[in-house]
Amino acid sequence: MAAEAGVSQATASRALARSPLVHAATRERVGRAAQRLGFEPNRLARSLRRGATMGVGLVVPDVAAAFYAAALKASQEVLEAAGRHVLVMNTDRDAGREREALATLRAHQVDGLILATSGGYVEMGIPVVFFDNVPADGRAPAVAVDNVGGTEVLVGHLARTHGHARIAYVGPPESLGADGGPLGVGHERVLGYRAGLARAGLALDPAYVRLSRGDATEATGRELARELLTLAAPPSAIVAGTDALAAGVLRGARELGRSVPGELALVAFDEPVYADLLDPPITSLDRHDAELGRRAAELLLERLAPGSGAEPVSGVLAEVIRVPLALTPRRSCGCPP
Amino acid sequence: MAAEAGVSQATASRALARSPLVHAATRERVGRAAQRLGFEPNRLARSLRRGATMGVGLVVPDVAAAFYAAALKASQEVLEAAGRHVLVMNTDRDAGREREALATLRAHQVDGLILATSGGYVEMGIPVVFFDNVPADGRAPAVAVDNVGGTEVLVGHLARTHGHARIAYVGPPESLGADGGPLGVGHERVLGYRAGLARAGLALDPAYVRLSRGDATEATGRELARELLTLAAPPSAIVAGTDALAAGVLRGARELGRSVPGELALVAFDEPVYADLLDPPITSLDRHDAELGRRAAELLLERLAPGSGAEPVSGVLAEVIRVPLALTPRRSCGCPP
DNA sequence: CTGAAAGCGCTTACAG
DNA sequence: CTGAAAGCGCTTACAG
Repeated sequence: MAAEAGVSQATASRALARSPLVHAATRERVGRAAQRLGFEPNRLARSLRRGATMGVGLVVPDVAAAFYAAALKASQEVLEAAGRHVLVMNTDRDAGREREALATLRAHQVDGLILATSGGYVEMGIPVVFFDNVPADGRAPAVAVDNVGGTEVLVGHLARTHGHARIAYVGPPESLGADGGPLGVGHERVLGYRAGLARAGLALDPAYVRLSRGDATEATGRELARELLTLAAPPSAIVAGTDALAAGVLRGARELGRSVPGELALVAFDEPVYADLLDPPITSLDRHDAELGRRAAELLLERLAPGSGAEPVSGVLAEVIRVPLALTPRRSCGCPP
Repeated sequence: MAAEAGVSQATASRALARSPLVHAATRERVGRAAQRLGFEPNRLARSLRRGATMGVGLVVPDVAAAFYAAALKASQEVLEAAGRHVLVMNTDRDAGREREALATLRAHQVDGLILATSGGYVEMGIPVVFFDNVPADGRAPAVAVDNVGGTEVLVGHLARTHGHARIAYVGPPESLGADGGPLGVGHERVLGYRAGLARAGLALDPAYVRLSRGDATEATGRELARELLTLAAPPSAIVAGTDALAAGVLRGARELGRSVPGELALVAFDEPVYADLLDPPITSLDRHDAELGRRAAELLLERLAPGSGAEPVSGVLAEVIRVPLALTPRRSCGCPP
């Protein structure tokens, strides 16, 4: 390529990098030569030389889940606009696989990390932004929805607007692994449920709290709903901690012939896909998948910017962004169409 | 690291690569040293030296769409099991952005490509597998669902099982760009619609064929449904070419007060999320997102295997895998619950 | 079985 | 403004 333009490799490199050091005419000539040959500098070589790849690792439990897919897309857009590329890794919600994913990412020399951890995070010496879950030790910045406040709103709506007193909760597992790491959404949503009950002056019945052991899938939601609905004193309303769980609860209720919202009111934390077309339409908190992804990317970009001491100052907690969530009432809670 | 183990860099490299050339004891020693230091060979350097990155580019219109997210995940699993990593690129269904994505991928020296093209594909001299769309010239292998057969089944079900004679079609755009490239799913599904009508002995009414201009979104489906339903002689049934379109059609019908399936039967090509929980449950072809992704990855792996002449033999068409689709009848077509 | 040396394709002080 | 040279961290003939 340099030969084609009749300059040294060094000059060609500088020309392509739009260095002001090279003569405008030379730059043009190199540009044309590159165009002619379809030349594109080898990023591997560049990265190896520079010691920075411009790559960012994105670690999620499951890219096929609507929430992570949407967040990934938003993150990617922000990152690519900043000239970076993204390496996505799935952990399948397994801490071990997360550790492997991080090792792979390190081997690829990514410059930074955005992760929705499944409990396998290990410090890698590069800037990291947590997303979805907030690390308990406050050592890294994080972006998450307001899990506590959101669940409280859900409980409050059932209690105050619809007068329910027997409100159960079906949610994702409380802890993300026993390593004292981030507690995450499962924990926070239970907290919100309790706070909601307390604020409504309702007592907490332990039998009304059902957390999934493993994955929070539709199958689990169905299972837990059946357990609740066959109790001697079944709940009159259920708060589902995720959209998949809500879908499962709906199936479970149908199988037992309980009409929703007639015999059982149902509200969900995340908005299910086609929430308004479901039978009945599901009352839920609005989704902010893309916003979470975008904000996480922006936060990482800040920390990646030269001169932004990526090392956390000891004693100072990293920034945590909490995205507030609003309720969209639909029919499943008992609200009119 | 080599120093830590007391061997040369060459020996360390060979030991880590499990070369039979190195003494078992040495291999052990190196292994322990690597462990101790948390050493992971730099993939950039390795790739630069070897001339192969083990990277695969995956180009899709939109990772946030359930179909592509699921396919991506399946492809990624297969590829990672084979020691490869994946670089995902979104094109937002724009041929120009697709070309940019391909340039980026080339700069990253990916070894191969899996792409659901938006019309911007340019030959890159590396093995490629098309997915979702089939290239018209048959020069590259491809994995796709049986668009023609599937749509035919949908029309046939409405005509034969339910006796509909006024069956309309709402589908994604017919062409993926005017560059004579792959015609893709939009084209094939219209073909299947026509074939289905012909086989059922029904005439084709051009007014009953509505293709979205740009994106096949819910909004478009709603729009096109309204156009159809306000015709002097509205259809009694609609075949939606995608799940998003079907959701839009359902909304459009509701807004106009037409009950589904009472006044309008509806079937969809792709199964909508929570299809069985919708009001009414939507009759559709089963999804094979993951299977498509998996098969595409396997096909690429074959072509990437050393010794598999990646160059197509001229005159010989590349392998095209067509995944057959089965119908799941639900209520929206008029079938009993 | 092991090591010294070359080289993958870039970028960037350094010298002119 | 331009070029020669070093070096990023590996792998792999080549020589022992």
